[in-house]
Parts: sequence; C-alpha cells; structure tokens
Amino acid sequence: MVVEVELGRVKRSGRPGAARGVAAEELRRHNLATVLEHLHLNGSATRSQLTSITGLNRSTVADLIGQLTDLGLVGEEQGGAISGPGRPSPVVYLKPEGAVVLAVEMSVDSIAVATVGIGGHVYNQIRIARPRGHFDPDTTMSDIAELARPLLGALPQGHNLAGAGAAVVGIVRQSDGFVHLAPNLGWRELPLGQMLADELELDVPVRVANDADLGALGEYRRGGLGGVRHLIYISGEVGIGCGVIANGRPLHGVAGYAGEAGHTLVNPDGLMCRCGATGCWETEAGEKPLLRRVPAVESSGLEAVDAVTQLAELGDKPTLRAIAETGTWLGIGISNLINLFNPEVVVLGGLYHRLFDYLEEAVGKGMERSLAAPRSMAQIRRSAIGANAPLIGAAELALADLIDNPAAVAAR
Amino acid sequence: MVVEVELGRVKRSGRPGAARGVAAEELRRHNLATVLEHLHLNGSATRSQLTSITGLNRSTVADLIGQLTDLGLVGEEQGGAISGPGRPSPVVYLKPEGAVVLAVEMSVDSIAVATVGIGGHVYNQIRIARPRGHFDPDTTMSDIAELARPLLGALPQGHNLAGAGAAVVGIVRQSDGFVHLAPNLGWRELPLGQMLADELELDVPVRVANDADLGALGEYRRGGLGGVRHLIYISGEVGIGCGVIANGRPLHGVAGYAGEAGHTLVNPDGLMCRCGATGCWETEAGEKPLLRRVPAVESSGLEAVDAVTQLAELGDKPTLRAIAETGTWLGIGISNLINLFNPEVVVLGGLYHRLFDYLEEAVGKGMERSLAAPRSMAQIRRSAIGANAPLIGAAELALADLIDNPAAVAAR
DNA sequence: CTTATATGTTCGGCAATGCAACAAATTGCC
DNA sequence: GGCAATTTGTTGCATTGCCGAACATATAAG
Repeated sequence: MVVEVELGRVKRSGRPGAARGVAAEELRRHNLATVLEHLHLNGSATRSQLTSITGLNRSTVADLIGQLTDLGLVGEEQGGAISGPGRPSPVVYLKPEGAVVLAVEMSVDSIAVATVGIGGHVYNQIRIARPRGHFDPDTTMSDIAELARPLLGALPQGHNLAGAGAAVVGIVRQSDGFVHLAPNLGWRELPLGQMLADELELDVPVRVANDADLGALGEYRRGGLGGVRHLIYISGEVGIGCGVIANGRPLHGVAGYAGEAGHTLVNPDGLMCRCGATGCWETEAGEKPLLRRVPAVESSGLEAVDAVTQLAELGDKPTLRAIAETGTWLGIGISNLINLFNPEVVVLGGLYHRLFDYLEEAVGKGMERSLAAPRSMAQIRRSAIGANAPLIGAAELALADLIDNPAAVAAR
Repeated sequence: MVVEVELGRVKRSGRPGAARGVAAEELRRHNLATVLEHLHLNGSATRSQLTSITGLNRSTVADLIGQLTDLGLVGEEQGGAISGPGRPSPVVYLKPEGAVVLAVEMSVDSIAVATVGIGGHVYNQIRIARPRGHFDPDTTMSDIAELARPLLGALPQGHNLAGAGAAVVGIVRQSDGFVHLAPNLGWRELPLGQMLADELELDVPVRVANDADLGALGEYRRGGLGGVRHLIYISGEVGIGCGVIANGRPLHGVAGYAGEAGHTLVNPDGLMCRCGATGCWETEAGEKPLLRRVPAVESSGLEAVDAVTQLAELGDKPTLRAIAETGTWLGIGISNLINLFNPEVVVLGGLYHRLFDYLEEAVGKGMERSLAAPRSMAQIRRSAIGANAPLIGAAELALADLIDNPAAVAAR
C-alpha cells in the first residue's frame, strides 16, 4: 500500500512566498515533531511501537528519544507495557511539566484561563461569567492577568512555560494576533496578541485565533475522534461561529474570515440581520431567533438560555417546538456546509451543545436537503469537550509551536 | 522576518494515518521538487537566482541541477540573462519533452485531449463537441483513445511520457480515479482511471479528478495569478461546479464531494432542483434558469447558450435582463462562498466565462450581501485560460506527480 | 536451563548539505 | 589594454542525521 506522508513546517528567515529548500537539520526537526506529536495525541508508547509507527530505524528512534529526554519532555519507564517474548521495550511517556502553556478564552459572556501541559494535561482552569456587552480591552487584559496569576503560581516546580494561546470571539490575523473585529466585545483593530503579551509579562510567544476555529482545533486534536481529518465545528453563541478542519488543517482564508457561516444566506424572506443583510443563517438558527420563538422565556427570572434549557427539561411543548424550529434551520445551514466541505464529523458546540438532545432530531430533518452521499458520511456530534473546546483549542495552538520544533522551543 | 516553509509529500509504504519519519533521501526529493516546481511555475531562472530562491548552498544547487539535467528535465544556456558585474550565471530552462503528459477532459457537451510538456507547453490539443446526454462509457473511452493517438504520435522524438490526467464532470475518488457519480453523463460507480489506462494502453499512471476541481487547479497554477493562494473556480455547465484552492491546496473533503456548491440553498421559495431539494443555487443561477428567462431563445435555431450570447451581443434588452437576473443570483451564491472561504480570487469559468461581460455588474450586485471585509479582498475574474481550464488542470494534476518526485518518475 | 524472539546499544557507512578556498567570467575604471 | 572589484561556478572536506549489521540483553516457552 502507498500512503502520503506529509512533512511538517519549519520557520526560516527569507522572503514570504519564496520556494525554500531544506537542509539536514530539518530532517531532525521533523522526526522529533513526529514522535512528540504521536505521544501528545495518542499518549504513551513503547520505543518499539514508536519505531514501527514512524518507520524509522531503532537506533534513530533511540537517538530521538534521547534528545527529547534531554529536553525534559519525555521520560522512560520499564515494564509498563504488556509484553510477549523478547526483550521488553520501555514505555516512553510525556512529562507535562516539560512544556506548559497558558490558554485564554475571551467569549461573549465569560472569560476563562487554563494551564495545560503537553499531552493535554490540564493543571488548573478558571472561568468567570461576565455580563454581555462591550468591555474596555485593557480591563479585560488585566482581568485575564489576574485570573492567570494564581494558576501560573500553582504550576509544579521546574515546569517549563512554553507559550500562550488565546481564543477570542472575533476575526483574527493569526500571524501576529491582530484582531480586526470582535463585534460582540465591541473591539476593532486591536493588537491583542501584543497586548496580552505585555499584560501577562511572560517571556513566551502569544498566539491568538478565532474561538470557533480553536473550537474546531480542540475537537480535532482532543475530541476523541480518532482518524477523522475533515470536521466542522459549529458554535452558537450570540451569532453562529464556524471552524473548519480540512484534511487535518485549519481553514482560514486569506485574512482569517473563512468559516463566517453565520452570515450565509438561507432564507431570502427572513429578517434583517445585524450585518445589514437579510436572511442570514444566524437570524434563523442563532440564539436570538431561538429566544424569539420561546414566548415564556421573558417571564422567567433566569438567564435566557438557561431558562430555555430548563423549560425544555420540563418538557414544555411550546419550548420544544421552538427548539425544533431552530434546529431545523440549523440543519438546513449544516446541509450547505456538508455540500461544500464534505466533512466526516460536524461537532455542535456552545448553545447547541447545551440543547443537543432537544435539537438533534430537528437538525436531521433540516439536513435532508443536502446531497445524499456527503450527508451519509457526515456524523453530527455533540461536542466531546463541551464549553471548553475553544479553551482547549487555544492550548493546542500554543503547544503546536513546541511540537513542531521541540528543540528550538524547549531550549529557551 | 519569519516565513513558514512547507515541505512536500512523499510516497512511502506503511499503513494510512501512521505518523511517518523521514530519511535523508527525502531531503533530496524535496529539494529537487522545489527547484523543478519553481521552473515549472515561473519559467527559466539562472543558477544564482535558484540559489537565493531556495536558500540552499551554491554547491547544492549545482548538484541538484546536475541531477535534473541527467534526468533530461532541464538544460543550461550561457548568456541568456541580463548581467551585472561578476561571473555570469547560466540560465536553467525546462525541456518540455523531458516530461510530457496526456490531458483528457470529459465535459457535458465536448471531450478534449491535449499533450502538455513540463513548464506548461501545449504540444497539441483537440476538442470535439458531443450532443448532450448519456454516453456509453466504453464508447467514450475509445473516442478519447482515437483523439489521443495522433497527438501522441506527433510528440517529438525521444520525449518522455510521464503520466496522464483526466477531468470529468462528476464526483471522483482521487486515490484511484473511481467515479462515484457523473449525472450529466449518466455514469455511476465506474473505475474510470483503470478504464482509461486500459484503453490508452500507456504504461503510465492515470489520474482522474472532478472538472471544477481541475479548473481551479488550472487557474491556480497557470492562470497568471501570481502569489494568490486562496481561490474559487466556478464553472457553469449544466449545473454549477465549484473548485476550491485553500492555502494553495485543493479542497476535496473526505470523499471528493467538497465544493458541491450547486446544491446549496439560496432560495427556499425557488423551484425544485433535479437533486430533489428546493431552492438550490443552480436552479437560480445555472444554465437552465438562464434559458428559462430568455423567451426568445427557443425560436432561434442555434445551440441554446450560443443563442443567448448572440442576443446579448446584439443588445437585446430582455436577454440582458435575463442574464442580469441570473448574474444577481450567481452573485448571491458567491457571497456565501466568500463568507465561507475568504478567497483572494473568484474565477468564473464555463458558461460564466462566455457571458462574463454581461454578468459582471449583476454579480457585483448580488455579492453585496456578503460581509464587507472578505468581499473587499475577493476579486471576481473571468477565467484567464477560458474553456480549457479543466484540461490544463488535468495536465497539472498529472505533472504534479513528476514534480513532487522527479527522480522516481523520470527514471521510468 | 536452553532456545527462540524481540529489542536496546554500539559503531561504521552512506547520503545530502554546508563551508571555505580557489578559479573563472564579467563590469567598470584608469 | 590592464587591473581591481564583484559575482558565481567548482572542488574538497566537514558536519549532520539516518541506516544497517553485529552484538548484548531481557523476556517467554518448553
């Protein structure tokens, strides 16, 4: 059988777009990354397993593991694995404290911070609710710093902080973490990456990305999806956010606007959207239309979506109908995405994660309009990591730098 | 400045999905591919230019060029380049006969064959019209073989046939050229790659892909778009086909259905589509709705779209209005694609290429509903290579194997 | 206790790139 | 015409990194 093997990425100085050759050191970087990524995604493995998985020679793998050990990223342990005849192979395990990242999430109605070690170990995590509305960016930065401080203080002795990642509800230029627009926070043209770096006073790179894109990344890398390489993550907050992983790679478009599915057309006869156009998906399937369809919600004292959830749990018929109607529109929009991206999995996050049980059937109905073949390949799933998908994704984003080039990053 | 450098792909035996390490030979493959691809896309370059472009050492580049020369793929020439002080650097040029491919296109109302050398040199090309309708696959295969024979015979002495590529109006599994479905040709579940290989009796690999995907590839690689890495190609034939290049890579989805934009929803109040759903994009913006909107067309003796074109050229008001209405719907669909993919360029091919001048304004109007920012980055263009985009793309698909691994392929 | 088996370890070989020194070919200046 | 400055090709050696073979080690099975 023949499979395609894809080498990783290097950073090198040079002008953008130029075709670059590579030297021998690049081989090493790639092979270190291959081993480390396997451990990160699949957990511990014996040396002999790593040998067969990478296809490299025993002696090469031994050398690679030696280097990762020197970098403080892995350790070895005798006798962990089930063994047959022959000399037992030691189990190689990750040391989470060898590479820790700070993950940050700036969502519509909460901010969250977590410390995460390589392998996905979450040391600590805090999320605090915030009322919706526009926040002064500087206040938000200092709020985050205040949440982060105790978490960083609680990390084990001798840990190695390797980076920070942040998810934000807005359009982000990933190269430098510049936020073009975050309507739900009232932010425009903000050098968020730099601001976070300044405020956190950490001497590590800070990466920023869109929350739905990171939700997709989180689900892709840590959602227990096995070999899935094509997935869509749909997050309902105020609007509808959408992150796409195509063939194992996040889709951004030229400036990070890719996946703005909330403002695609599904109903020309629909209402006017806040974007100025008519009939956008999120005006039919977002939070606002859901609440509009539940008459009882305003009379309750609860936060709106909580009230809907509670009514649904009580089996309130009008509420269930409202959810179903919303779900049908959700499914209609998903059918478009299925036709366009032919994914293996569509993960529902945010609002849809909470209401999944009540939505599922109606979503399936709405999806009926998509082409039968791609629909049959696409599985609709509730988010496995729930509300934390963007936060986990932010950690993955920060860890990716290290995993791509362990020697360069861990050496700092 | 720091740029990302992406290494290419290798073929290696092993189980799919396994993380593979790479050895030294892989470096060479990658560097050969880098040099060859640069020449293929940008034409001749001096050795010193190649040195600075690749970032490799002078002596390494000399060695690489030596190997490509031995493979018969390039030659060197003194004095071609403008020179300043210092020893002049010889110009490295491609020898198109060093790697020739056969390109095939099976479209709705024509079939075409071309012989193309590396660097994009088209030796010969034939296209014959066919009435629409369902064709026996075997007849089509022998028709293609008959067209191909004289073209292959006319190739220069000592040429090296390196592969064949085929574009087909249907859903294709690219790994083995298996056609799931080609509704406009009446084909289902057809091992087209194998059939073509058998019929053509060429001892080279045959690659098959969807025509819109290859239209996108053709425009991307040979459409004179410079550094554009995000583009969408929209081909109007009977339906609407759509090929996407995202960050320089074709988007296929898990089984090749990605880009089936023709059956995305734009108008719930619209007509029933042949796919069974209502309000699909192609029922508003495809060829059929266009013809439906031109009352005069049936009374003319011409082939339908030719008649429309002729009426438009004559300035017939009802026809221009019909085209504009179609164009507006086309633009509405494009606005969805712009929100979802954030491309730099949207190339209009097929039907829309022919009617571009009459469509352009209305398309712009339809696009107004997309988000302002991604819209402002997306340029709508008429196809630069016109009706041949899928055919050129088929050649590029076949040449890609060689470019990715010059030593392995050219050695045969 | 022996044998078969699988894996770690060591060391020499090989492939590919980089580097430095030198040679060659051009421009420009006198 | 000659010479310096500049750029690039060429050559030989150093370095990096992977592979393979031989050997050592640790287990299971009989």
